[in-house]
Amino acid sequence: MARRADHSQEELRKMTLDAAIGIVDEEGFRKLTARNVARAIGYTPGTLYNLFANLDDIVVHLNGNTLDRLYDVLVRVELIGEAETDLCTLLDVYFEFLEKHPNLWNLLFDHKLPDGVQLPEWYPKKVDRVFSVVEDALSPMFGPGQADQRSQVARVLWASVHGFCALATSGKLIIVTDKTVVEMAHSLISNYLAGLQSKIPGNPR
Amino acid sequence: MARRADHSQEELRKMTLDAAIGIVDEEGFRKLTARNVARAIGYTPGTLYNLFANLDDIVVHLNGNTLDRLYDVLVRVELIGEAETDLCTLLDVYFEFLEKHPNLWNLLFDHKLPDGVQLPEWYPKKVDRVFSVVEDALSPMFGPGQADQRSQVARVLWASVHGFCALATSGKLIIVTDKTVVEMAHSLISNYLAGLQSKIPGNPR
DNA sequence: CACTATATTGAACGTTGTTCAGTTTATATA
DNA sequence: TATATAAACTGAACAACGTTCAATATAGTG
Repeated sequence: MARRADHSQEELRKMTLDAAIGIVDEEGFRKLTARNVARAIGYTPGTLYNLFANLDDIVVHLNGNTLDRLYDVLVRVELIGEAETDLCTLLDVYFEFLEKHPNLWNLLFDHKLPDGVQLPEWYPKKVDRVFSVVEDALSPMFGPGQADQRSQVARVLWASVHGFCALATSGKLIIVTDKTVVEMAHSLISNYLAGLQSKIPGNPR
Repeated sequence: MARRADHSQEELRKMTLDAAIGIVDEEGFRKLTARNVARAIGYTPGTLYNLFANLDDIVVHLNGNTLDRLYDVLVRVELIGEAETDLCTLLDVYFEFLEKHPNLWNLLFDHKLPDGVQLPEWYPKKVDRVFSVVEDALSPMFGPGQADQRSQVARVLWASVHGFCALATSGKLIIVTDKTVVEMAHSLISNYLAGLQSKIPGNPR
């Protein structure tokens, strides 16, 4: 019954993760079951529990991978040094990913660990890395001693865009105009930044 | 075995909904199971399926109730006719509800119907009613012929605030300053509106 | 060649949503 | 009042879920 060293522990982990990503990406989160993943890699459910703590653990790693991919596409954007333009470009790339992999994107925010279970320490770091790209794009608007403000604005702005994306993609935001979702998000960024600029420069509150 | 006319069909539906609301509110969505709800009203799971199509249907009605409650607290706010102030007041009330009933608020956005299943026609109407309060607060900024723009701004703004709340309450937004979530959301509203005003008044794009 | 360690299985457990034949009871009819 | 009809409700069952773990087959070691 038992096989041995068909694949190393590390190989199996990668196979499992790839299979899980494929299932979610193509068939949605509801199809991500232990038996489905196991079948996809040619093993039985029990084996998964030698590799990961449980299904939640698999999802956390899956989401980590999505964060990496998001970082990869965002960091490739060439910034021209003008905040509004650069943020809109980042948004476009972000949206492109979202529309190409809606299931992966949704899982990033839909998944919640059971009460008391903590995210691994590497997870927030991956989130920070994504935010850092936004912060870079915001740099022209802030002086060297304003790292905290810049960081705060990056988060407020990106969280806002997130809400926008979340409601729009789940169909919970009725659009009343003929503007596309991207156009409306652009206007959000534009207006928010204009508001920031119109106040005492370098002191966003 | 069978009882009859202990309660009317309509009474039973209300009892079921109340029980479901109580369970979600106090114990979280994960505890909302058919057997749990049935036990709470003193019936068996099978009875629930005489009253509702399935558990998803119960959740949709539960969320409809939450939308009603949100509308109730928002519509009670006395508007002074100054957009920024009024929107911030609405936000405060919204946040108050969110903090008092985090589980109900989360379910409003976490729950997604299976592929192909549509929301009932009364659901978007309840959403619209909530949005209408925000639109009312925005009225001072718009002329009579700008209903569409006003509606659009209300949605952009509220969706942004939503993203903010969503990430903040799920702990996915690392706060780097000592500002509270509410303060940061206030600043979001303030800056967005300032940006709107700074452009050609009455022509938000 | 025997022994040990470990990778893997497969069956099992408890729980889930959902269905439905069967049973009980209220009401209508005669 | 007796009987028939219709409806309410049950309870057992089904398939699928996450998860566990004793049993087992194999790879490596002495």
